[in-house]
Amino acid sequence: MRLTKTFIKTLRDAPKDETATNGALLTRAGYIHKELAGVYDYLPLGLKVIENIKSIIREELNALGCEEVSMAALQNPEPWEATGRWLSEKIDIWFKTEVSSGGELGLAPTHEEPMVNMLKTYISSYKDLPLYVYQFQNKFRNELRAKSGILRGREFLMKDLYSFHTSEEDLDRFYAEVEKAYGRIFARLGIGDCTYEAFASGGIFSKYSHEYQTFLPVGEDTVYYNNDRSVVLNKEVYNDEVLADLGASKEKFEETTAAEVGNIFKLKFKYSEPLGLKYIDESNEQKTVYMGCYGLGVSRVMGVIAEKFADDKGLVWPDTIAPYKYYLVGIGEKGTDAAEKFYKTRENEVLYDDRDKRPGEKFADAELMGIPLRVVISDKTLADDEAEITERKTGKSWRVKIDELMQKF
RNA sequence: CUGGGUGUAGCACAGUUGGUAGCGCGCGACGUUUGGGACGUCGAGGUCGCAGGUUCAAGUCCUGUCACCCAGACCA
Repeated sequence: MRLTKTFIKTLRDAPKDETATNGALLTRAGYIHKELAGVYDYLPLGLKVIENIKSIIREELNALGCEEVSMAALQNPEPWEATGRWLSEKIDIWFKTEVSSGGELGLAPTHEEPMVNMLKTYISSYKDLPLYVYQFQNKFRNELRAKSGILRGREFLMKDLYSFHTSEEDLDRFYAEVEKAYGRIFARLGIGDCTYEAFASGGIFSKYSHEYQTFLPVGEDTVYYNNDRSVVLNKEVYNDEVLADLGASKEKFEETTAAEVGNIFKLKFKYSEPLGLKYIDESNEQKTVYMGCYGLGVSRVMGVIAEKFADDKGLVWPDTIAPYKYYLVGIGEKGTDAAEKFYKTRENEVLYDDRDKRPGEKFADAELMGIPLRVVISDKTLADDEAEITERKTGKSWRVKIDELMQKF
């Protein structure tokens, strides 16, 4: 993409209402635009990052045999009434609205009810199971206090996967597969070494659940971890009973803050029972479907990564999710000609700064935007038939032959 | 929701004892510049969050309201 062809613009100063690092830098670099507290627009670069994160998740889930759908955000109260989750006294984060023809609608804060309700149409036999269905979708939660940039929004993008089984053993089997897939996903996203599976309470779902916690100073959760971090616990289950289960003692644990990027539950019959999701088994008996659900906060992950790797110059994206691989700058007449040529060989990978600006400003923006490799072609480097490459992460620079750049990179 | 704070140009800010709004960045034109956020000249851009009130006169004083930020509580 050419910078002269996009409407985005970088800012020297962050808006005063963006105090969190992720919100301030993503705004300054032109990745996001704020609508309201906790409600953001994703601009071209930000959307690319989101799509790259989705692609990684999609690849790993599809490899498990999961099917992708996209469900409505507007919700019919009926299935929610069946599980007792429509009442505002029970779920106080609903955005509800009246319909002009009468009655009410809600904006989905999650999707267990509609998913189960929908699949009643399609699941009737043991032959239809197991089944794994997921989507990427905006969730709406009327948080009392949205904060920390895109880390805690009222509208946010989440991947939610639901699994359906004929037995608890099969649910356990698939749950373990998702755990492994999540490990691969976070590794590919570049936060594998600071994201841990943590024990957490099951909330209203079940006794226990697992959370994926990325250690981060601005994280909202408090977690406890042991020496080799093989055991991580959310504060809410950091008690003697749970520690006894794990054969551990409090003295060996340390405290830190973390951001919850994923949460997985074994729901069993929690929703299939009240909503009547049943199947017929081999002996023609009606049975209730076992369920699991597996969330992953896509927009929150983007914020966590922005926050985690940022330095005093700006964002630093891992290669796997960066919006572009190269930030291209041509200096001087010949350098600009060569840059144009390079750009045309790989427009999809290059963010070409073809603005009529001085080099210093372009370098500053390259760093602010966090593009992994900056390619500079100038009359100076061309004197040796070379281009200069600078890695954002380390600041290291090296030269490559122009011919090599055009072909290999 | 409780406590504290902030709303003035796209962004960041100033605005005195009330007298009809200004600086920097950004933006447009021209010229000089061109490897680390250049410089000069000219220029465009504002119902001072919103609604009432006091006053001859309100960005400024009073009342109400909305939004946003921070801390806490909350977070299926």
